[in-house]
This record gives sequence, structure tokens and C-alpha cells, in this order.
Amino acid sequence: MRSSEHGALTKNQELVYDALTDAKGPLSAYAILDGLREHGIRAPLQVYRALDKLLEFGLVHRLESLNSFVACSHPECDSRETMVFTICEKCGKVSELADKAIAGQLQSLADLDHFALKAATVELRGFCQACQTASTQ
Amino acid sequence: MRSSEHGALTKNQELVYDALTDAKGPLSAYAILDGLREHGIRAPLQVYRALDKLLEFGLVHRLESLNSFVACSHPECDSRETMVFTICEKCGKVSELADKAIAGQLQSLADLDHFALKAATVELRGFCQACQTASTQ
DNA sequence: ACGCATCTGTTATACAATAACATCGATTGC
DNA sequence: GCAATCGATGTTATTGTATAACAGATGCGT
Ligand SMILES: [Zn+2]
Ligand SMILES: [Zn+2]
Ligand SMILES: [Zn+2]
Ligand SMILES: [Zn+2]
Repeated sequence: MRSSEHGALTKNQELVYDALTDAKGPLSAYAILDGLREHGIRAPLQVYRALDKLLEFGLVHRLESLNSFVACSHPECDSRETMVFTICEKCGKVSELADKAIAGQLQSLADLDHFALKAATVELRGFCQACQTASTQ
Repeated sequence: MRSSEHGALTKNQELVYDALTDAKGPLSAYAILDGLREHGIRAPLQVYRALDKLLEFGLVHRLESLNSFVACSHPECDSRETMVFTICEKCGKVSELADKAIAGQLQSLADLDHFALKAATVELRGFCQACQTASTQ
């Protein structure tokens, strides 16, 4: 049971987390809602509250440019760390990458600007390898 | 007249662009709408259509994590270039920074993943210099 | 004039997120 | 046991963000 892996996920938190891990791709809150109606989830708030906690636990990331959420695919991912997401504009595939160099560069840039950096959103748009070879576009 | 500066902005495009340049901060589409009702703008689509064009022209940037828009403060900013935005979570101040090193690092990371990079969203959250010195938090 | 593209105006709708309030259940302290 | 408390839940209503669909207007090249 997944809750034992992460301490104490509540029923709704686990439903939402399982929906995201099963999805193999980003899901909007309302897509999650639709997928869980048969499990007793009936209102957006039930999903958003669970997502808030999962984000807090670092089990889930929010993709700002898609208004969607993904399960963290980087088991050791410290939420404090800066993650980089690639988003394929053709097939929708999302990859989560960790890169210490970029995190450091962003910190340096923030320092130059005397900006106290708390969190960073880095989302790359383009075409994944499969979609490049599949077409000449 | 601003339209002469940028070729051929239409009336609505110029209204929206002027609203953003006057604002000295990010505005949501509906905030723009409210500010332009007296100028004949009555529906969200009028704003969104103008914003789409301004984004295409590179005159405006979208802040994904705020669902808001800012006029480009970087006159020579090539829209192809990767821009970095700092967003103060206390006062809302937004700064637009250009950093070739980060753009290069992101390109390298994309290359490693065989990802054809088209555009990058980089948004840093934290506290601006003024808000740091103003409080101990 | 005609075809075509672009911009425009309007209504209605879909999608995303939060507010407000009542309830339930487990835990703590007496 | 029992009140107090805290976190999670359920529900309704509302706000905020963005697009669909359709019609009309404008400009331009032929
Ligand atoms: Zn992660
Ligand atoms: Zn792809
Ligand atoms: Zn710019
Ligand atoms: Zn500030």
C-alpha cells in the first residue's frame, strides 16, 4: 500500500497520487476529478486540497505552463531543488530533469540581482526525440 | 504614437500594449479588460486576441505562474532568447533578466535529452531586495 | 467587383481555483 | 468519560482564466 511508503497519505491524497502515478503524463485537476468520480471524489476542492498536500510533501509537481500536475519521477527529488521539465508540444510527453549546474546558475543570477530565491519554475517547450524523428517539422 | 515604433499595431493591440507599459507591473487579462472598458474594450476575447499578437511580436511576455502579462522591459529582447523573471512574493515586483549563460545551459541540457528546445519559461520566486531589508522574514 | 486574409464585436461556454460553512474523526488533557 | 482541538472531509456557490462559435467589418491584390 502506497501510504506506508510515504508516511501517512489520507484516502483522498492517495487517490489523487495514484491517479497521477498511473497517468504517465500530466493531468489537470479536473481530469483527476473526472477519473475519480467512481471513487467518491465529487468536487474540485477535494482534488485541490489533496494536491496542495502532495505538493507540500514533494510527491507532486505543478506544471505552470500547462495548469497541470505530475507525480515526481525523481524519487530522491528534494522539493527544494530546482527541477527542469521538458514538455513536448506534439505528444505531450513530460520529462523531469535534475541539473545542479542550472540550479547554481539561477542562484547566482538571483544573487546578482539581490533577489532571495525561494523556488524556481523552469519549463522547456519543444519536441521530444520521438516527435523529431517522426516528422520533418 | 507607439504604433509607428513597432510597425503596425492595431487599435486594440495598442490599447492593450499601452495598458501594460503604463502598469509597471504584471496585469491579468481581466485586469487589462477592466482598465480598458472606457476605451471600448468590452469582452475578454478582445484582450486575449491582442495579447496573442503582442506575444507573437515579442512585445509582451506571459508569466505562467501568475496568469499575467508584462510588457517586455528589454527593448532589444529577441523573443527567441530565454528570459528569466524574478517575482517578489511580497510586493509583486517583477524583473526581467537576460542571461546568456543560463540560456546556454538550458540548451545543453535539452541537447543531452535529445529535446528540440523552442522556448523556455524561467520564473524565480522569492523576495526582492527592498522586501528583504524591510523585514526579517 | 471579387476573393481572401485579418481584425473586430458579441454571446455563450468551458476550464481552473477559491470562499464559506458544516461535519466528521482522532488526539490530547482534564 | 468528556470537552477542546486540530486536521481532513463534503457540499454549495462563486470568482477567475481562457476559448468556441458565429457574424460583421476592413483592407488588399487581382
Ligand atoms: Zn521531482
Ligand atoms: Zn513528443
Ligand atoms: Zn523581453
Ligand atoms: Zn518585493
